[in-house]
Amino acid sequence: MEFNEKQIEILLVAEQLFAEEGFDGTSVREIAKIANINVAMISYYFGSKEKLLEALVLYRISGMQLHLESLSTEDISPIEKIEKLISYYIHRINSNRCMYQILHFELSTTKREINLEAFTQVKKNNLILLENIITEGQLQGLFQPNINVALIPPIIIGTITHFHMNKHYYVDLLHLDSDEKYENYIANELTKHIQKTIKALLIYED
Amino acid sequence: MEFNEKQIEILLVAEQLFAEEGFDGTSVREIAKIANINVAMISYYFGSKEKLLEALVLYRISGMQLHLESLSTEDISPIEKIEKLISYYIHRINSNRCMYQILHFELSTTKREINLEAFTQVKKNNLILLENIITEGQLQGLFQPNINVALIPPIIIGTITHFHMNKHYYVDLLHLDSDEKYENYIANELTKHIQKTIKALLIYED
DNA sequence: GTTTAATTTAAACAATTGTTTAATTTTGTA
DNA sequence: TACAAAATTAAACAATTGTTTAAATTAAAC
Repeated sequence: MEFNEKQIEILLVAEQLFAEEGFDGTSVREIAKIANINVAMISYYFGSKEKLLEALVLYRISGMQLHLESLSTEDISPIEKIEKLISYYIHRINSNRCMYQILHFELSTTKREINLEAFTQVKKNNLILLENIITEGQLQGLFQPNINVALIPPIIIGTITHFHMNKHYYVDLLHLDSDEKYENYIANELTKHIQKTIKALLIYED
Repeated sequence: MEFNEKQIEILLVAEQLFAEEGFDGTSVREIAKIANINVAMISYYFGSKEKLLEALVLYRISGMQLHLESLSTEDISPIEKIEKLISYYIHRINSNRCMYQILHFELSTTKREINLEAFTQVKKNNLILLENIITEGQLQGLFQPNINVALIPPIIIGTITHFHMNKHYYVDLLHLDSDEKYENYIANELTKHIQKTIKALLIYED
């Protein structure tokens, strides 16, 4: 599926609004106004508001796949691979912040039934990547054998998204009184914290 | 603020619907129908739909405070205290699942400005409880000194909520083909996983 | 038992919703 | 230039939204 410039402009405006005010909290007229187009254009290009959402998800989902095929063959230790994977993972979540926000709501609402099969596939692929690295570490005797790999991504994604969702609270608590400080905190402290946590879990003897 | 039986009935119906379909995705007529009352009763009792949400948050927020004052004085090791705290924490999140769902959206939407000061206060109190236990463990030389305590609740809450949000995915991935299995998995495997993770983080030498 | 207040109701209100229509303008092609 | 297709528009559509009204019913107080 390919979109022209005008369609992409609509998708980007819709993405921000859906993330900020929710799908049901956003009107097509609001989207049209900000995107500087006529309301009818949304139906004209996408068919309906709901199909616009579907198109948006499809448009973004491919960008959520981790492109780390090279990582498997790199000549670094499994620990370094885990560190690289996590920082890349976090960066990927951050740059898809709006879409994650939208998906989190859509995943748990019973209102709509948009097809999220592609999203599931991305998650499964990313999980295999993680499994491979951990198995490698286990074979080298670096990681513990009894690791529930499926529960590691929830730690990473969950922590990041929870941090974002409670931005106001953490900005206050950690004195991150500018957007720059907030972004830096995620890129440094929070990333290190998660890396350290996962490493600890992999190495820690129960 | 106290509510009569009828008001509480409305609050409970609203809570479930707000969680399932979002605030904007739920109409007052839908609430009224399920709660078996006339639409006008919502305005009559709460003033407006938005004030109903505020009342609901207020009604639930007190139940989110951890009641673990006794934990500090109990004669068990800091490690056991952490384990107890986490399982209690998870149980608390689980029994307030709907409210967490609602809050997560309300915290990040720019649409409404409902007062969440009480929620912030609960989180701060819970954080102090955690800090005390960790300090105790550090004094006993059980825990590492360089722990970013503020980033531990995000791991716990984030992991649980992410698991809930992606219920479909994990039900499929982990073959949790009944509600009972799902609940048991959270109460056992997931809880142990999070306990293990936090313990590892506290003990792990960087 | 009468009066007052609280509760409950159906109907009406205006505003907003997503979508469609039919006319107009712009663009691309021969 | 002439024609056809695509893009864009304003207006209209019916449905739904949250809220209010004013009347009717119930409960409580004296």
